[in-house]
Amino acid sequence: MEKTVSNMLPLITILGPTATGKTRFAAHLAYELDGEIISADSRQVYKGMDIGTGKDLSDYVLNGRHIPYHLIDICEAGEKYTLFHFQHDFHRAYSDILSRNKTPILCGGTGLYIESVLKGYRLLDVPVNPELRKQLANKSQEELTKILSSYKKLHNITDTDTKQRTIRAIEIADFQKKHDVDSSEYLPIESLIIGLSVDRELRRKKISERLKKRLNEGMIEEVEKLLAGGLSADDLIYYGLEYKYITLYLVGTLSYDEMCSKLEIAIHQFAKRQMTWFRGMERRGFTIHWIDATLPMEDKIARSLELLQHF
RNA sequence: GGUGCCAUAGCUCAGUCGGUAGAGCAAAGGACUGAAAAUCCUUGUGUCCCUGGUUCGAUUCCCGGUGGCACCA
Repeated sequence: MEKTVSNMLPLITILGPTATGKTRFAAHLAYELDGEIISADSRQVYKGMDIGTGKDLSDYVLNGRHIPYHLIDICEAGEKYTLFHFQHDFHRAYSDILSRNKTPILCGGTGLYIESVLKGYRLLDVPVNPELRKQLANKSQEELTKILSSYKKLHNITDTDTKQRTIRAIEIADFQKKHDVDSSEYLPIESLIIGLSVDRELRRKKISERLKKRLNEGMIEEVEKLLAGGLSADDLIYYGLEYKYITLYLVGTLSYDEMCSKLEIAIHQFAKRQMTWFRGMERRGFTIHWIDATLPMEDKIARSLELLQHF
């Protein structure tokens, strides 16, 4: 298991809610600093999910130069990709970039992913235990919660949200107990954190406009293609937001108008949840340097370089 | 033009046998270390359309207006 020790080399983190122009900004900053981008986006990892996840791959080309990016299009739609995978993949990309003396820039909107690497969450490589899963399959949520609490003190509310989560938590706890783990351990990483912010009303406006644009640019066809390619409606619905609501429309559960209005609301709510996470990070001790996303690019870059100097 | 129905939260509506009101959705805040674009928790929101009358007291009953909907002409 690779270990990364770094307190000297700077990692730049760019975060912010959806529709604040993180990608474009990160690419410009990478251009200035001879950097490479590591995406922290739980949905952009999937191939074929492009418009709905806002990959904007053309943003990575500046003046004919291709800014290298990592952790985008790294698995098939429908595959399981989790926090554990991300932590792993991040560290591989991170050491790779450092070894080539480039500046790593972590950029994305998945707060949990970002925090997991900055803080160095300790997650174990726990394989699936089919026998255990079979044993637990028919238990009720209450029984599962009870079993889990026999392994450890419950502290994660989300562990007992659904049976699936609880079963996985038991699987992990069981593995931990039996293997007396020497954990794969990642150290916390010092990072300059830059947040892109947009005032709430403007953010809503931008989200609404962007949604219309994407619908006109073939986002529905993209989902149709995924369905035709064999992805189940349930999987797509689980991916949330555009994939969820457009699937519900294609399957006939929602009319086109219902789909549009519900999706728009869901994206607004998502942006709000992202902000809740980032504020939470600040409460937990991270310093986020907020930059107004509506400033001209040169100003945002200048401000960032200034922050970097004092870091 | 006539008749009937309706007017209450940002929206859709419920309700008060007369003592100034409540659901859903939206919104706001929050939680969240193994699917996180997921999942979950908390919290408001008010000239109860306007004028007058009856009444100790009217959003509630009555008269009249205004606006909307339906039917008839």
